[in-house]
Amino acid sequence: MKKKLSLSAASPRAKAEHGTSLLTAFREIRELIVHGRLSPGTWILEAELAERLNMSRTPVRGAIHWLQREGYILEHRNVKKSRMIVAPLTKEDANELYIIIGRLEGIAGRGVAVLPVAERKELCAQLQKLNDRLQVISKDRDAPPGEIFENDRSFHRLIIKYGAGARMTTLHKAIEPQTERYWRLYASSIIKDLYLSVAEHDEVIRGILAGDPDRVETGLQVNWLKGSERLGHVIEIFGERGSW
Amino acid sequence: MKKKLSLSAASPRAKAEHGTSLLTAFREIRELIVHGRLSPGTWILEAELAERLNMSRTPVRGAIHWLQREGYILEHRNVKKSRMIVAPLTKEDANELYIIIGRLEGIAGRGVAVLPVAERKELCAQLQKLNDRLQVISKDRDAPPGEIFENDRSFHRLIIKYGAGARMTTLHKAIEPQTERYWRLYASSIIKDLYLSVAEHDEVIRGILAGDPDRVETGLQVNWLKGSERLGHVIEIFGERGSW
DNA sequence: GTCGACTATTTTGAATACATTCTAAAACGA
DNA sequence: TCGTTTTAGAATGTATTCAAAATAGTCGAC
Repeated sequence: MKKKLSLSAASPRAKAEHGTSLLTAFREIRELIVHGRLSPGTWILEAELAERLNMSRTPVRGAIHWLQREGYILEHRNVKKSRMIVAPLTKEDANELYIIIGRLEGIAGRGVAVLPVAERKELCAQLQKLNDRLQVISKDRDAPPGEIFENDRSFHRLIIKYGAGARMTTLHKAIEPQTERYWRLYASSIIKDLYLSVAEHDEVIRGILAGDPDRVETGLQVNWLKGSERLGHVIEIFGERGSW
Repeated sequence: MKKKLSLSAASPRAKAEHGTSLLTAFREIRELIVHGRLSPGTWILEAELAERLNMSRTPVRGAIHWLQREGYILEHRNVKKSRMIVAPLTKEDANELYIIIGRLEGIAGRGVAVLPVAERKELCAQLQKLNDRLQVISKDRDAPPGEIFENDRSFHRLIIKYGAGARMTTLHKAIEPQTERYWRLYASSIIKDLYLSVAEHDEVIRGILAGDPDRVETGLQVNWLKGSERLGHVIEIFGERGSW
């Protein structure tokens, strides 16, 4: 018999503000998955999560479907019944994910390359600043992983912000965050090769300053492709999570 | 005052089979949007749709969120209240959409280019058959638009099937169907230029037979890019729908 | 002892009921 | 007549209840 796990601190349903539960549920569950508290491959139980988050199953349900559409949760093959599991982290998936993002950002890269010079310079100043910081951190053994990650992420988000349309932006916002799962698992190993990524970023910046769409697109694609290769290496060594 | 439109034939809730309502709702609402019965720009009312589909608001809600994530429905941002509207059809959006799909299929194209020769030949035989049929139809004034569309779609889906991984396949399945909205609106005008697309498909097939990833990727990108340009032309002439 | 069927428990899916907020309309006052 | 305030209604978000289906466990028969 399955005793109901007392996951929550049993606060008597705070009821945030109204109209925020779905978003809250999405964020919290995503957080659980990203941080590995819900391990890759685990089954998802609506009721359990609902209790944990102090809300009813309704918003939890919505959040789960949402997370499914974004790739954090998979449907374990059963024709009529949907058994949800936390998406495993595999080398193949990481590879696909990174390459897809590379292609998408490449499009945005073309966009920024054809912006007016003034905007390009403004953008590059910001990019350079981020990358310089990354350069510094890459030499620091004790640099906080969180800052590295956020820094790298900001770099790519800036390009989206300046070069992508509405549809691209939405898509990127849905897909790119999924890299965080891999990053967190293998962060320490990734950081060692950070200087490589810094160099690739530099190439992108130079491409933007030159106003060369092909160069920028290729630069971004390469950055993600190489990242995928570096990550694949690490995964091969440390093993996959949640795939059996 | 808004009288409640009597949309349904008032059949007393058939209750399909169980566990099919959400999917049904998704498909039906998508159908309504694609066929223009829900015009671009119109407001979405949960209750109205629920009544029309003879189900409760719960699955309709889920379907609406789903459709939102896939780009058929947009959130007319008001701080606290989410007003859903059918996504407008604009030249910019079409352009972005087509270019994104081109890049995504390009990745799958690389995949098929490196398959074993036997599989490549098998695939190309199927592709060629579809494209030959398209060639024939393109000369027929009275060819049914539906067949043309399905034919073209099958061509691209085959490439995904053979060359894409799980994540790519899911993503493609979510994004590619959105082209149908544009296709349906401007079908007659698009068909005139069908022979151009046929030629581009041929180039892709030749690239696959040659086993040249770059050629296949470029070929697919070009096909979608040119398609976007042709479509943009038509939209410019006939005007956009739902954007004001 | 093993296999199969039946029952009970678990879990998801859908409907209905309830609360909150936003909008709009009407009424009253200046 | 115009503007402001209040109130009523409509629509969305959340909870709870109800129904159906699948899986697992147990009991019985061969």
